[in-house]
Amino acid sequence: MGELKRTHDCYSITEESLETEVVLMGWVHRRRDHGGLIFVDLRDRKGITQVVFAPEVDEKSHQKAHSLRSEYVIAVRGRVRRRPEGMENPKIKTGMVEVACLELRILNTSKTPPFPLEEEKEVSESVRLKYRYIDLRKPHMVENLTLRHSVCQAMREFLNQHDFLEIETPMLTRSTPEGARDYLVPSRVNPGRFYALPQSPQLFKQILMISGMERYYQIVRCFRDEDLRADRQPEFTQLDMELSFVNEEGIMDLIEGLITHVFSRTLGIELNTPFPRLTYQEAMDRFGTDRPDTRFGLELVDITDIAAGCGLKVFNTIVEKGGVVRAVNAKGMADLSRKDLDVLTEFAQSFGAKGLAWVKIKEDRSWQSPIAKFFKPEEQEAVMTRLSAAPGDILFFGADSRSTVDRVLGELRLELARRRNLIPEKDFNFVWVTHFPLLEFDEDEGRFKALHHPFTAPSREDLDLLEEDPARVRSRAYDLVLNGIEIGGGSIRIHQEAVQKRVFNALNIGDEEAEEKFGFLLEALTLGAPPHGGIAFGLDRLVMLMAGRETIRDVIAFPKTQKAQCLMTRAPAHVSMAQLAELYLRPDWKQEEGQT
RNA sequence: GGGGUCGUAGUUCAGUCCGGUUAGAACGCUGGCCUGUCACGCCAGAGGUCGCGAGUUCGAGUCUCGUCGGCCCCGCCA
Repeated sequence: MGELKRTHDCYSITEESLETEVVLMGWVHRRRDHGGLIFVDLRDRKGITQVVFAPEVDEKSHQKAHSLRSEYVIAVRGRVRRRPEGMENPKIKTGMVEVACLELRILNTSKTPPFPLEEEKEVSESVRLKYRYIDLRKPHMVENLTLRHSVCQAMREFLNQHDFLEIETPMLTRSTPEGARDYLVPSRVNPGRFYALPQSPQLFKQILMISGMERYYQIVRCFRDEDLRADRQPEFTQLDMELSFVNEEGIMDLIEGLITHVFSRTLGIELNTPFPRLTYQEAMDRFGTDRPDTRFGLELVDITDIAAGCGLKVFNTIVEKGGVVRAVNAKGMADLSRKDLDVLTEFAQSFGAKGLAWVKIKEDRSWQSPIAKFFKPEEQEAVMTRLSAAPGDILFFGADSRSTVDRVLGELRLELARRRNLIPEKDFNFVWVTHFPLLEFDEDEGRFKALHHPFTAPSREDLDLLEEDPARVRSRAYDLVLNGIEIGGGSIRIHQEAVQKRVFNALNIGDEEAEEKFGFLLEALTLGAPPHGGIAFGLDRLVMLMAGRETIRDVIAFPKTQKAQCLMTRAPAHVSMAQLAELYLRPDWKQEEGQT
């Protein structure tokens, strides 16, 4: 770079800099070589500025500019000037001006990049991930990471103002029995023992409350060794928080303040508070899911009582066996073709439905449907009344166990909305879901498992059901849902040893096992534990939604593929036998190529 | 663990259903011309292990089997 010192970035060159001399450094985004005159779009993290190489301004740099290619790294000293009349480019912020080059330095050359750095051009994700450093040069990727940074800053700003301490918790910790699979790390100095990477700092933040820290937060990496999805990575980032001396209301108020601050600071969007609240029961009844997308209607309606008496055997049998019949009114969608209905049926089946019954409402309110004849006129009328059905509507029925019907109709509702573009893309609809069940019965393991985690406090009024009817105990947990995606979850925690022991019992964790795995927590609860609660936000998901992306990979600098591999570094990789031996690990898989 | 989908030039894709000449297009790339472009333009050119392996066939990008990989989903994710 010699004595050249960068004076501006490629975004901040404006008419205020006219006739001044500036030094820009960045990458050659595009070159338009007219022979006698060469234009280069110079790109840096902030933006793009057009540089003109003209022989009458500087012969030498004009000569040199012929050799410039895409992604060369250059430094340009030049004079800012107004573009000639009619030659302005309103598409870029610096489009009124240009920099006439007086001196060009090529800081580094570049081979032709493996894919174009243009937003519109779709490039397969595997190529993007292999060359992630080039992918990240794309302006929209810079925007995503910049937004992520701003969101973190706004969070810190708000929490610092509200008297929170940012405290780090260990990455090497112990494996916990409940929950997801752990990533394990062998201990060299403790042969045969393993650390686990944290699935969340849950226990440490509760201990911090018992330590009297009162308000804690951390933007922290968490690890879960489970299969990946568009919104799930093996390592992800959480805004983790915990407070003492609060109840649900206190936390939800605080979080609404936090989210409002973040949206205002980063996107300039002013959200309305308080956010709507639904109980788990309401959410399941109306949307068939505990993370409802509330940007559109198409709510579920129960017609089990009507179906029980109708002439359709399948419905009767299901109801007799304790199942339910529920329905969705797809308003004005009776124009769906036979083929559409076949596709939707297949869709429903992929979520476990046996079939998908439907009814089109004709002009005279009569039914066009394979199942019409099984419903007496008064039953048809009753169904239509309950679903507010009108001519032109089509009703979809789900009949099965409650959980299957909820899943199928919940997904069908989303699919119908997507097909008919009923979802306002720019909206941010937050909703709190509260009063989750504390436990759910796991058929495979034949025991109750915690719906959130085993440290969630049961509702006071349900406490005595813990032993007699565990399934009916509600918890003091709350989830924050944004546009149908769970972005945060938390609860008031158990702060009394006796209650914690009762919950462990309900989970079939014996005293001995509880003592062995959570002894430190149980003991801490007897040594001055304040009432406390908290919440954790999926930062990746939140930023993804704010950036309008469809996968969290687009807001993570170096994400992994569905097979949990990093295509750039090629992790995970083989290690040497010597390295394994040092860790007292003896593999019993076949020695593969690459294993030394 | 399961279902779906894709894999052809540097990139994005067509060709595969129904096997048959030298595997095409666009963008990009290379060279030449061009003083107002901004998706610059014009002319010329280079560029392919059709993911990999086996099989069927006179003949395979195309059919069959296997395998590897990307993505989406179910299960799983306290």
